[in-house]
Amino acid sequence: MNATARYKEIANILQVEIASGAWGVGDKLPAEPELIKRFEASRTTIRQALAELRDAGLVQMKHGVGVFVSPPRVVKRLDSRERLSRARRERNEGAFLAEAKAQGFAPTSSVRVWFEPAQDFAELFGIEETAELCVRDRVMRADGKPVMLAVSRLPREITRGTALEEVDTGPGGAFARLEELGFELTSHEEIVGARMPDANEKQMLELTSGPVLTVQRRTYSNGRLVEVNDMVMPGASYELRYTWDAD
Amino acid sequence: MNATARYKEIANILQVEIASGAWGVGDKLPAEPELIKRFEASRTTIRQALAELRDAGLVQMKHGVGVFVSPPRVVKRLDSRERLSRARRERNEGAFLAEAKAQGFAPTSSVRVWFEPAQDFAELFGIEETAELCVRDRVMRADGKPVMLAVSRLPREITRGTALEEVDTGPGGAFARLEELGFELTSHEEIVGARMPDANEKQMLELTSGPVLTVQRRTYSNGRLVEVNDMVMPGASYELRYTWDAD
DNA sequence: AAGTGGTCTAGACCACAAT
DNA sequence: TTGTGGTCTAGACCACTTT
Repeated sequence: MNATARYKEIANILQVEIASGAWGVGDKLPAEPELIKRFEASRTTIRQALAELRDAGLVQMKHGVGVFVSPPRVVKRLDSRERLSRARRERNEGAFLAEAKAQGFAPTSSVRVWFEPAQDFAELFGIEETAELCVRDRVMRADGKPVMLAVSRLPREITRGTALEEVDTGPGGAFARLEELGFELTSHEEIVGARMPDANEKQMLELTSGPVLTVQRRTYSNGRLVEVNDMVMPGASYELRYTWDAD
Repeated sequence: MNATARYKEIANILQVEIASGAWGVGDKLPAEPELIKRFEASRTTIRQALAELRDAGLVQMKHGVGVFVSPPRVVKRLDSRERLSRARRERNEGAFLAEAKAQGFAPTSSVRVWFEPAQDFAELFGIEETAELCVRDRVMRADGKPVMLAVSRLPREITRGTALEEVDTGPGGAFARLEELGFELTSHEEIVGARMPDANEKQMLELTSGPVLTVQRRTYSNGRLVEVNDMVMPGASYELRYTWDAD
């Protein structure tokens, strides 16, 4: 690699100009032919520079339309401990709806529910591979924009014939129903990772660049695993917050 | 975009072949000229396909050498609660060294220490912007390979004249020293995010692709913030684990 | 010196969205 | 229809690593 590859140089110039407000959020950058003239570079090089900006999350490229300045990282900070508290549930608020309300956007979520053999999750739940799970596949949206994918799995042994198998789990959400069924929720575990989204996630989350944060939450009732929830959210717009007392 | 862009098609074929073991971990893929012949595509297209594999974390491209199959995601699962426990410290183990030992790799870490005005951290610490911070900039390595960057900041009011301003903080690490100084550590807060690495992080972590996980840990002693530690690690090789009891 | 990947050019055609 | 970005070609030269 050169000390300063031309495309990186161009990317850097554009980055500085964006940062200094030469184009505002949502503005269209000059089209490629203009950039080619301005920087006296080939289209390939210009596009390589734009790809850098895209990968850095600074711009969004829309086929047939143009390249647009992305909004600055607006972070939703999720506090897992607080958001799963019983107090919340007793106010009849599911975690997502409550947060949405607090942050002043209109939350919607679509849910699909189905049943399938435990397979890869059998060991985790300590059940047979052929035992059925209730799968709740949700897309959370804020003001119509998708902000999180969540796939929740519970042993059907627990959910059979309950509201947990309905699209609408009712006031307080799924956790409230679990407690009504006698499953006192005693502990949570969250496993956090980061990776690039796959094609489906890109489409569902309307992502054009950048990584996703993944969280697998495991919820236990007196030592028994009752729910595994796999969540995927855009890395650019989420921070996760965890707090604990020192022992 | 075509239903199947040629470069994606090629990337997919290679991906399947890698997955099925056509080349083992660490093996060199055929050089670009060979791939050009095999797929009857231009070099640009081949390289676009290889870039896809690189971005997916499947291969690593080494300038002047070749393209190599990356090891499968080997995840270090960090449990923040456990790793910061007092029990650990009383065994004279800093968090990183202890983990390294447990996982059977040779840990090394280089440290630079300096002092600077609090500036952006003033509000967080509740001190003057001109008040000095002790900054400990560390690179953690496992078997010589960098695995984490960590920049720790403490008010110099606390660290002045102590081992915390030395390169080697001694047995049990910085937290042990803080407690000896009378700062009983009472709570921790970690804020987790994901983003693409900047140029410096890419170089320091020897990253060729993929996102980084960022963690800002804030450590409190009876309500007083005593340390802010900004950590950056490759997303592909880390998972963070948090557990807590339901309230 | 030979072989590898890194960057760049000039040009072409295609797919998408707005007019 | 026009202008946009998406993909692709054929070739060139450069930089890095190994022989």
